[in-house]
Amino acid sequence: MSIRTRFAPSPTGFLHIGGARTALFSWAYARKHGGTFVLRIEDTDVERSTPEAVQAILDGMAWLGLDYDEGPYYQMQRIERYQEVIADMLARGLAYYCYTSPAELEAMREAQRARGEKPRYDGTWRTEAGKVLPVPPPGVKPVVRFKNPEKGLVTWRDLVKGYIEFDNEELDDLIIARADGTPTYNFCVVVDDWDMGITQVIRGDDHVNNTPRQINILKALGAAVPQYAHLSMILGADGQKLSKRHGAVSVMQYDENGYLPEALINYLARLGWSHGDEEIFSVEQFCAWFDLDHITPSAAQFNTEKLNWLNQHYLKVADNSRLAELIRPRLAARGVTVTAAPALEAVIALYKERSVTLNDLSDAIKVYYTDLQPDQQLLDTHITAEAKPALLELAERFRQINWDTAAVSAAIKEIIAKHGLKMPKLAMPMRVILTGQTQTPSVDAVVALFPRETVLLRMARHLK
RNA sequence: GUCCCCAUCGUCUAGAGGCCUAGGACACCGCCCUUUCACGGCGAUAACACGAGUUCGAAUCUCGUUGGGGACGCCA
Repeated sequence: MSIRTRFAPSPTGFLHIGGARTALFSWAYARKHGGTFVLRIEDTDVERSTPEAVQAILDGMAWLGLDYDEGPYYQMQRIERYQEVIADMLARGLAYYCYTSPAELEAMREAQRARGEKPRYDGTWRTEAGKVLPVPPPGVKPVVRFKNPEKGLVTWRDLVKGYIEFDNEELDDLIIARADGTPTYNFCVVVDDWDMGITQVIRGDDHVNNTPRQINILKALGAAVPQYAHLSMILGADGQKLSKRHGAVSVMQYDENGYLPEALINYLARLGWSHGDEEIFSVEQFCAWFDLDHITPSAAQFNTEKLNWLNQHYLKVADNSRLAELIRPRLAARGVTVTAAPALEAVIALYKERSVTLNDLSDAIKVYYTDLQPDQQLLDTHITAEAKPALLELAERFRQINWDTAAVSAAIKEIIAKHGLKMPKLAMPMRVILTGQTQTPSVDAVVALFPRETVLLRMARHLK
């Protein structure tokens, strides 16, 4: 049987790190086995679902390069199918109407909690052979509940966590259709996974408790039970759970912050999964290696330092023209217009291996395309009395030479030799004059990258 | 409260009874390279939560303790 996995987010917010990793693992598993990856939008919570959130999830997946083979399916477009199954279950006695009101349920739970019991439905309206049901209260719209087995164990071999078992006595009769007739989550998931022929359900840890309920419904329906792989959660850098008001951000925020998608993918792949000592690998390599046997069952903390390290690596090996296209809008956002000279690719080539993010890189190179006013204190510190005559002479030399790194380098060496100076005595003031910074690449390369006129202009301005 | 899950360096992890005086990576620290910073190279510090048991032998198996997390919705 061919492999079919799915990613089934509810569109109530952006795609965050946890969701992205779940999607990545499901996607990679399908890719590895030449299977099918299905995208399904679980939008039955009409109150909280929004089209903007759907778009945000699609955008996030597209940025990461996670393409799907089927879908997106929308649960709200499958309501008829769910209702058909519910009618069938009602007819076959697998489900029943329940008239207990939300208020009564609340009171029931309260009382049970007070007694130290696990809150659960008491089965008042559960149909049983020979049992006489109460008279339905007039005017009350009933919900539909699934008749969960009362005895026995529900077990499965989780592909990540191993053997898990639940006693049916711990489970109650869950609501599968609300009073207004709309189906609920646990039921839709079951029908969808069944109809869509999902073979491996790869999802978050928080669904472990839903699994026995879903297996029971699947079995009642006579459907095949898929395999389950429950991924543990990703914690914030402080070890705390990620939430809206604590550390959870959209994957698109990483784009905005200057991270490359392949860096995030590599980082996420390595968070909770491993292949021996391998740390840096392409997404293709990941798909070839990926398996569910090497997923860690314990929760992992997100670590920005390691993401940074990976991003710097991918920046270093990235193609310069590709980086140029990514940098252009970032410079524009900084109010900088890229001119023909120097070529953006050339500037990027010189600076990329010293940057952690695209944003760092943009900040570092904008001095090539915009004028600047170096910090006066820096100028005073580095343009020393002994350096100044040498700098003036260097400017003269610059007028005469070929404008390339080798010639610039030779000119600088000639001048420092003549004035008996050490390299930094001249290199540092040049750095400050041209870039306003004391930390730059090799000074000859930095100088030669600027148009000669710009160099002479900036030197003249501070050497009067 | 009840049920379920989890537990190796600060962090991500390797490890599926002897290969482990526990390996790799990030971070941190030191040294080298050097025209500053970075890159790169080399090196150091650093962990099997605790207690029983099984076994000739346990990070690996079992039980318990502790700690952490999750679930208990007409949310998903």
